[in-house]
Amino acid sequence: MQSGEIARQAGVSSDTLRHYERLGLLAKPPRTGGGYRDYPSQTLERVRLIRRALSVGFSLQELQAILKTRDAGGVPCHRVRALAESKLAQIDEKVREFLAMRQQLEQTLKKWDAKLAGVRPGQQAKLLEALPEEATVLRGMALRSNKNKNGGRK
Amino acid sequence: MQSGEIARQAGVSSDTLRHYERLGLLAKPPRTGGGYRDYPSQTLERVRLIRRALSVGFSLQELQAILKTRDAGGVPCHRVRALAESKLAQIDEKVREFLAMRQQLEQTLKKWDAKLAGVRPGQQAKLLEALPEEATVLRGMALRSNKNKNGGRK
DNA sequence: CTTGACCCTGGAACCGATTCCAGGGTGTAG
DNA sequence: CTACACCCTGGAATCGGTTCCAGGGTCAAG
Repeated sequence: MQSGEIARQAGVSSDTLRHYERLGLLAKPPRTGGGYRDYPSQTLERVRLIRRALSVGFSLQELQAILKTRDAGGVPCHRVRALAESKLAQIDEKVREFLAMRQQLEQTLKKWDAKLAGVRPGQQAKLLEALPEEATVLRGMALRSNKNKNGGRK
Repeated sequence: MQSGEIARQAGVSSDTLRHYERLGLLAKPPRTGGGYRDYPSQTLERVRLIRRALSVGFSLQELQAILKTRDAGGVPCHRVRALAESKLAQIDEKVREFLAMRQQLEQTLKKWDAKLAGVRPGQQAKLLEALPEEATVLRGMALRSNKNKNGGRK
């Protein structure tokens, strides 16, 4: 199978495949006469495995270490389990942070609406001044959802 | 007040203040004879306002636009309100995504523990293979909490 | 005069996963 | 021979907020 084929089936771009290969997550596949990658069919499952692991919070770096151990015949299972457990805690932390943020924002919106009702049109309501205490700042935490950046195959 | 003073009081670094100035969130302050920034006292409140807005999900870019309008005497209030409302929706989306992730991971952990119990020590349990369907991937979404990167003043 | 604390500048590094780029080759159908 | 789709490379860009850097100046106390 050549790269585009794997990419399509796994729902990633072929750029991503090359990236995984660079990071050592995918073995370097044999090449055809023309220099094209000729992936063995198990690669598809491997890519899917990586995607699933990513989707529950593993990082490429972690997977790199784990898969390397495993490909060498090692037994990283307990390390994997421990890692997953810490992921769970981290997710909980994130959720807590977002909920705190949400709470602040919702309160703020209520306050603002009351305020806006009492301000003449064309006058500054100074909404931002009415923000509550600075809570935990989720630094560098983009809110925009980036799910469907590459949804369609093009 | 010079930069370190504002920084301390607002709980940010003076690098951050310069950064905000570069982005146009803070007006260029007058300088002392020696070239030091000499901030008017309102700047402190301005910085705090920015921090609060960040903490509920506004971006520096958005704040830049809003504050620019406002400083020019404009009335961005309704835009601000609408923006805040969309933030709320985005937060909800993020929470949903994280909870889905959490759910996946928790199920997975359970499955793994059952599996580990039945595998002889020293044998690969192939935990990663047992990951559930790839759900929504929170791409580029670091899990590590970065709250206290600069907690203490140094 | 020296020490030490503070400030200045603009540009680059950081995080992580992915994407994009230019400049070029391969393979196949018409 | 010409399109056209696909593949190759490695290095850089992206996102956002912050931090870090080198190389230099200011200012007060001792």
